[in-house]
Amino acid sequence: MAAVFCTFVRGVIEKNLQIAFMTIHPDNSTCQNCNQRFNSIFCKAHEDHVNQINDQKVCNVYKKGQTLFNEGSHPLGVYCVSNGKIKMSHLGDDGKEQIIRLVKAGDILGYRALLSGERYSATAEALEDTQVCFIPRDLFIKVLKLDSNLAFEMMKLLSDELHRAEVKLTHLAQKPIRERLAETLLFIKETYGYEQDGVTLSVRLSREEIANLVGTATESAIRLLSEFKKDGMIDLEGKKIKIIQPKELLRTANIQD
Amino acid sequence: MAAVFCTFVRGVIEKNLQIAFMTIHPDNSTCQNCNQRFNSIFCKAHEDHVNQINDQKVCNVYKKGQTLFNEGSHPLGVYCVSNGKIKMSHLGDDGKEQIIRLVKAGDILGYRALLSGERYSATAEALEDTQVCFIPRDLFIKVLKLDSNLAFEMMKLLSDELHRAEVKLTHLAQKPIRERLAETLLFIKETYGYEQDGVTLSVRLSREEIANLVGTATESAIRLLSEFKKDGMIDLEGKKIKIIQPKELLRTANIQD
DNA sequence: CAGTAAAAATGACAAAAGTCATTTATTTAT
DNA sequence: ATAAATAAATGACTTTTGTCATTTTTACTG
Repeated sequence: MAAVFCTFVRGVIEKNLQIAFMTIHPDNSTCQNCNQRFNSIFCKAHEDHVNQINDQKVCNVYKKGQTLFNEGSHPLGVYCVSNGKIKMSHLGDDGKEQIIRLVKAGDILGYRALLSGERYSATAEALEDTQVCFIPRDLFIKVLKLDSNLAFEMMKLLSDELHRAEVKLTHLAQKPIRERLAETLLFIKETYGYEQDGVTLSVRLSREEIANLVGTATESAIRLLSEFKKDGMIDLEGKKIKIIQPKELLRTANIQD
Repeated sequence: MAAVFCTFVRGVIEKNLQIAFMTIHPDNSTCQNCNQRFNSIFCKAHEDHVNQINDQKVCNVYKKGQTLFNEGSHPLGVYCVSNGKIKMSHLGDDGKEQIIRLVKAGDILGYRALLSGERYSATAEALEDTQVCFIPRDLFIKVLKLDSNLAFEMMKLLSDELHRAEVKLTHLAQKPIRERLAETLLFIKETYGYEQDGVTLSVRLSREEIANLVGTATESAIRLLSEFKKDGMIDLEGKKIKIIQPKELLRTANIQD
């Protein structure tokens, strides 16, 4: 039954489920009818493997501010986000947070350290109430070994992440903060999109978090955000950020590629 | 048999081969007796697959300054370095080079774009005369699909690269140039090691290249190198850099982890 | 081996970004 | 609802880093 659902009436089901599962039901959800079923890397996995994952997964809800795992601890599996938003960050040598990734529904996390065979090099913290499924290490590894399509998707995912990191690295080395802030705002938009109004970024980040994403001092981020507002590119209402002139922001970001 | 080699007499074989293959023989070299046989990712590949790669590979020598591939062009396969040194770099939006990786014998390159299914995002240029084997795209993909051990090694490699990139990114965002330069010198040492004298870095990089590795202006790199020399941590003779006080350099790099 | 070109080094200065102190606004908890 | 705590905003100032111009050194070529 689930298979029929999955294969044939995919689009329709997806839409319906997205509405049906808007609220968090950690107990009755299954991978087969997860609202992120066709959105995640497991999309490419064989049905049997998805079923195995479904049998062994453990769902959990993390409240805003709670951490899924901490830098330095041992990975026991991977997490698959069915709902919510997560930031992943390194602690710099002087104790300053550097946000290296924003995680959204459908994404997986915790795989980097697991595949490297190392401890976590980053901390994952929920930016809002978030529902994730935990897939135990051994099962994940086993499925990855058996399912070459999934393994390929994993390699593609890692390659894409690596690309992102390399581009960010280049920009950190070469671009002024003004450009990087504009780019960061657009990146947030790409990742989490807008609220219903079509202009407000649908995530609440503190100024400090924005600074830690850009790679600058909090005060510098605040000052530049104010400038952007004065220039009419964005609007600020507490933690709400509205993108008024995306084109102008893009120009400010000065992205060639 | 290869497995026995790999596991038991590895060290001995490696040393012998390194002497035997010191000079470049692009035509008569095979993967099976390549001096990097037990050093590269293909160490973990099944013997049959190594043989297939050996049959289809194309060896080539690139002179110092020649490029293996350019940012923006299509990947046709991956390269395996049997001898030499290569830099990989992005061109920043304003045309400035950012070196994102130093490649050494035994490393492979060109896999990132190939796995992502994109064009090359970096340019690879030989830092000295370098011998590489080219493995065609389809074969590489095929072997990766068939050989789950190799696929796993690939994922591990990507994960490690991603980790490196994330750490570098954090340091670029948070550490002063002085610390980053010290770190870079130690990184060069880790990657390419010393010459016979045990103190001279065994790669010649221009001041500009060092700056593009650190992520700073050439003049800043020059000035700080001079300071390091004045402080007795390093010695400079043209493009030769000697590491006099590695411990002091490490302290200057201010690395916590 | 000279002569030229390129790279490295240095100085003076400008711009960018960070820090610290203080004020204002916004949350949060009582 | 109000006080306390936290976050945001702003100003003054310092430090870091980059830029441009110039000199010196090194490498290259005929």
